[in-house]
Amino acid sequence: MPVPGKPRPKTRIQREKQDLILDAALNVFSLHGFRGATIDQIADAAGMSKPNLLYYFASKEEIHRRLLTSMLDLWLDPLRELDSEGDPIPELRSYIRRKLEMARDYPRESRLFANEMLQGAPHAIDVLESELRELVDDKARVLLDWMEQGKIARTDPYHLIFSIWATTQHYADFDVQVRAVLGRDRGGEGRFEDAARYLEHLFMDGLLPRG
Amino acid sequence: MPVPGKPRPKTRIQREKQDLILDAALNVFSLHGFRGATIDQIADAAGMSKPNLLYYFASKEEIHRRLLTSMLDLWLDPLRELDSEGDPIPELRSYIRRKLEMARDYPRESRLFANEMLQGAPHAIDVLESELRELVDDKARVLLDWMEQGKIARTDPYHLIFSIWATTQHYADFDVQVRAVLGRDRGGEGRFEDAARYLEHLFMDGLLPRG
DNA sequence: TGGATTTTTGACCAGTTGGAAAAAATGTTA
DNA sequence: TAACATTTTTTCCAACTGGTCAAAAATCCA
Repeated sequence: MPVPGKPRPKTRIQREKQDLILDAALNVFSLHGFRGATIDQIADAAGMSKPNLLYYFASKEEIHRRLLTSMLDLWLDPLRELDSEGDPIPELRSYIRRKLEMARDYPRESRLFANEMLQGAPHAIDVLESELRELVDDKARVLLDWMEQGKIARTDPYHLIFSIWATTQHYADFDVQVRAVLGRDRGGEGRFEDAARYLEHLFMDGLLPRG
Repeated sequence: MPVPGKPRPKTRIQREKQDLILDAALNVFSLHGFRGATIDQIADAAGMSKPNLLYYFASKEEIHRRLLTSMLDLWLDPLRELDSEGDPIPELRSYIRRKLEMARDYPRESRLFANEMLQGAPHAIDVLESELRELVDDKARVLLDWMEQGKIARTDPYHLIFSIWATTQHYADFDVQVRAVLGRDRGGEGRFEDAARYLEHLFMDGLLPRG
């Protein structure tokens, strides 16, 4: 009999099925948003019946909550790694690269987040106003330091961070548009390398003609 | 009796109510996406009953279609105005400014579009692959010309356009996040002016320290 | 004013939705 | 293998969904 305080350890099957469900749910939520997704769709995608799915998760909300929190963690890792002790330009450069790699390797997570933002972040507003805000405040201070030391150009550190988020996540969230515009020839996997090269140039040199 | 080929001219009430419905639908669709929005919600927001709403529009799809097409038109206007005959730097500068103003003045339209993109553009893929692609191809050629003339830095014109879209629309689509991070003091209306100043700097000067 | 037209409403419908209950099947272990 | 716990399926439900229809109400116009 499970004790309230100390939950019984999960069986192999429980772990496997929960992961299966979370993966399927990520597909569905990232495509349709919370309201647009249905438990039936998720259960189908996970290859099980709806009641069976509900044996592992109490509700649609719970699945979504689990996905959102673990995703937020993953999503903020690159910014956490921005090292105030490191060399400013290489630090920024690799932050941008890591964010772009996230967009390439975890597009579903990016879309899940984007969906949540579009809806006004009903399930994530608390995290945004506490953890995220504190993290960004912290890193903005680092950037300001670097600016004052003349290591990077003086500008608004918050909007700098926003612009890195925007330009990198664009390749996950607006993937259809990017592919449609680039067409079959230029829209292949190479588009991420092109994007990396371009963003490097944008953030490092700007667009004014050199010399 | 209305003739199939020549539809009877719309009455004042029809025009007014249709506009009212479209405005309400824009609120709901931009917040919940197509699947997540319900006719009841839209009817409520428009202050009328569901059957009454359906008297003016045949289906949920039709409302969405109307919104999407008129929005796409509005959305691409700034890019259309990019003038190959104009002065390159001021042209780019004012393109960025216009796009940012769109994000500020039409955030619902931006979110409607973002929702459609996140879902893989099921209703807009045709437009993306034809009209949008041709427009971007055209303007990319203009940018390339400017680059070859040494008027702007040599870089990937497509990704340049993407980065302008991404950075400006970010302030509409991720508005909650921007506000949460900036906090009550810096998150007011002034954030758009700060963003404008920052983006100007980013695109014109880049982030390398100026000798 | 009054008849024609347009607009609005209320009742309704079939399919879908999130979820509950309980029985049946399948492990697991002493 | 018997007792037990875990997992899966079947059946069911009330609320919600997009949409229809006929009748009532409001409006328009000669």
